[in-house]
Amino acid sequence: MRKIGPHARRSDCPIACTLDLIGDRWNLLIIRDLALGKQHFDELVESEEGIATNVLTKRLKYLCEVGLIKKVASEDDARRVCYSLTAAGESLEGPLEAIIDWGLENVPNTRLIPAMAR
Amino acid sequence: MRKIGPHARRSDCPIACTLDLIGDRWNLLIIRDLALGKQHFDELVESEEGIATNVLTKRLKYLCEVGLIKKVASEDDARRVCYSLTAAGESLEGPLEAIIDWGLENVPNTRLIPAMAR
DNA sequence: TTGTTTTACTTGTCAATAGAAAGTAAAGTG
DNA sequence: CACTTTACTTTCTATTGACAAGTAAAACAA
Repeated sequence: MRKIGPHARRSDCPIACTLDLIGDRWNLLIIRDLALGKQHFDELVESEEGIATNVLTKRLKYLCEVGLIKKVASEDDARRVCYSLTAAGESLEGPLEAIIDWGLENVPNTRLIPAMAR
Repeated sequence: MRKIGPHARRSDCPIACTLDLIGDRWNLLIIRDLALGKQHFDELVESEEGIATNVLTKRLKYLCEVGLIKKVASEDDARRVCYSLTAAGESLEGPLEAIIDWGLENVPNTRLIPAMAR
C-alpha cells in the first residue's frame, strides 16, 4: 500500500484526502474510543475489536503527528499516558455520526455499545 | 490485515462494521465516482487517484458481492460493462457528504472536483 | 477477412503492512 | 526488595497493495 499520511496525497479531493489521513481499519475506532472518554493505552487495547499493541502504538503516534489526538503525561503517575482528541479530532464527530447512522440502517445486527447511546 | 468483508466482523459496533465493509483506501472513491455518473472500467481507472487495474477489479467484484454496486452488461456492445450504485450504495451519500465537509474544512488545499459541485 | 483497437480484465513480482505472541523497561506498590 | 502495572518494542509470518506486463473477446477499419 502506498504510504498513508499527510505527505502522500493522491489528489485534492476531500474524500481522497480524508481517506489518506484516516481511511484505514483502526484510526476511526481509536477516535471513537477517545470520543467516548477512554484515555489510556490499556483501555484502548481492551476494546472489543482487539487491536494488536504494535498497531495501536503506531496509530497513536501517527494520530498525534497529524494533530487529531494529543498525548499528555499523567500528573500523579509517571507511567501513565493520557490520550485525548484535539479540536480537529473532535470535529470528526460529524462523519462519525453519519457512519453510525449508515451502519445501523444498512449492516444487519449492528448496535451501539451502551457508552455510545445518545 | 484480517479479511475485510461481511463475513469477518470484529464487533457489532456500526462504525467497526462499516469499516469492515468499506473502510479501505479505494472503496469509497469508487462509490464516489459511480455517484458522479461514471459507469465503465476505464472511466474508473482514469480517476486522478490512479487505482491499479487488479485492485479495481477486485474491489468492483467485492462491492457487487456486498450489494453496494451492481454490474450490468451493455446492450449495444457486448464488451461493455456498466457499473452503478444500488440503493444501499446510494445511501452512502450521507457519510460521503460528511466526509467531504470535514475534508474541506480540515485538510489544507482540498477542493471539490467540478463534477462534485452541489 | 484480416489486422488493429477497445474494453475489461489476469498474472507475476516485489515491497510494505498487519497480526500474533513474546519480551522489555521504567515506575509504582506492598 | 520482589511483584505488578503501564506502555510499549521486537520478531516472525502471511497477506496485501502497487506496478508492469500480458491476455481474450468483441468491435471496427481496410
